[in-house]
Amino acid sequence: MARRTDALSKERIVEVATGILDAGGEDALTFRTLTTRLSTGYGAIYHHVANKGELLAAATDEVVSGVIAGLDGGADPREGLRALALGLFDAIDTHPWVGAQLAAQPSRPALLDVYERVGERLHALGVPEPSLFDAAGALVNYVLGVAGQNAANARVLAHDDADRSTYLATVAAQWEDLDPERYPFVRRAATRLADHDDRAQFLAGVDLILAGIGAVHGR
Amino acid sequence: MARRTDALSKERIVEVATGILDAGGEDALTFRTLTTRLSTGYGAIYHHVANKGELLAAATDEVVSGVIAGLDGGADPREGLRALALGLFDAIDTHPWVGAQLAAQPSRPALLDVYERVGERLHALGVPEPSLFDAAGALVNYVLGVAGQNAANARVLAHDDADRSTYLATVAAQWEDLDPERYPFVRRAATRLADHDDRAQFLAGVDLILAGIGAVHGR
DNA sequence: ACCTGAACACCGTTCAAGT
DNA sequence: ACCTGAACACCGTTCAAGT
Repeated sequence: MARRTDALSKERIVEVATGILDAGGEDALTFRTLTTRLSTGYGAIYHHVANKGELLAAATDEVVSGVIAGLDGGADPREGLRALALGLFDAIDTHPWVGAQLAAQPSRPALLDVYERVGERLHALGVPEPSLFDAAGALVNYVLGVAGQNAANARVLAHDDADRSTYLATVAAQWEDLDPERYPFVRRAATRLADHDDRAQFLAGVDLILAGIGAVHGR
Repeated sequence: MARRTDALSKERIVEVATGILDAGGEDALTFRTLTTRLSTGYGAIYHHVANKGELLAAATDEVVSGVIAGLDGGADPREGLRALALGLFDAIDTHPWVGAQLAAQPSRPALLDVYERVGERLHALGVPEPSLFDAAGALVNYVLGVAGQNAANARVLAHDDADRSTYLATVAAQWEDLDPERYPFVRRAATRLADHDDRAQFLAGVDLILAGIGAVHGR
């Protein structure tokens, strides 16, 4: 215990960066805070990491890899897809910056594993080859869309440091003030906002896409 | 014709900002380029616009409003939804920064109109009230996910200034080099990448979600 | 009321110099 | 090979001063 400070490594840098991102959001991660926390100079970090983008990508890959690793490979394909989607949702919920990163960057390694799992399970579900890529794309892009919105919500919440319920109440109030002629649907949606469960709605969307895949291809 | 330079206004600032964004991407828009192009000082811009975020949001709203305004209100609801989705896709294709903005920011006014149109048409399609919000969310989030990825692709393409086909060939080559044991699906996808149509795949995803909505709710 | 532009605080990144 | 930290180029934003 209490051994000497670890030598600097990419893993250590990514680990500390993840901590900063989790605690303070994307704006908190600067090379200045990073050098302070690691008690080194800029050059030491640039020796292990090409630039800030690569650092963010590596941290994102790390989180997504954790989600993939935690999956039950033998599950029923439909359940497996739901578990993968929910795993990503929950990871993004606890690390909102991952959502922003995934929505904004193809981020090769992380998303490749996601596509692979999705493709594998859709194949097991009996989706024929040509449609497989469209179906996988639909599912993954839906997840990425939600990821981006979740990250945006977290950003607003962190910035205004209001809690979730007062934030939802504010948005609901704004929506209810809209022109009833022009925004009837949005105004009706506002009344549902208070008892609204992001996670449940996310899963409902996944199920809708799965239902579409089932409807188009046998079952 | 050739009348005096327009007085500075928010509309004029947004117009010039849009031009800069279209020509050089998100990085090209700085307050320095903006003051030069408008031949004013920083304060003049800040007098009309609170900060850079508001400027980007206003420019995004402008583009999305254009898409909404171009829609045929009387179309068959299913066709109307496809037209709205395609309209957003095409707008993001020509203004990739709009995709990044929509994926990263709730951007109230712009997305409110989108949600309203989607809700209205799903209602016309016979989707019952409680599921309406889930279905609208699924559709919009899918569009936003694709928007973010499109913006990311455009960023890579602009930065490496390779053309689209060599870029796709590079990605395909990378995917084909992956471990066949671990990434069988991605490797098969690589062979499809060359003759791959982003727009057609996007529309296939929309149709899949619409099929899911139809399967879950009567027709 | 509206505009000007020097100045400020703060980024990411580089690089000569050290060990 | 790996690390240090002053320095550079470049942001967004402010604000005293002008008209």
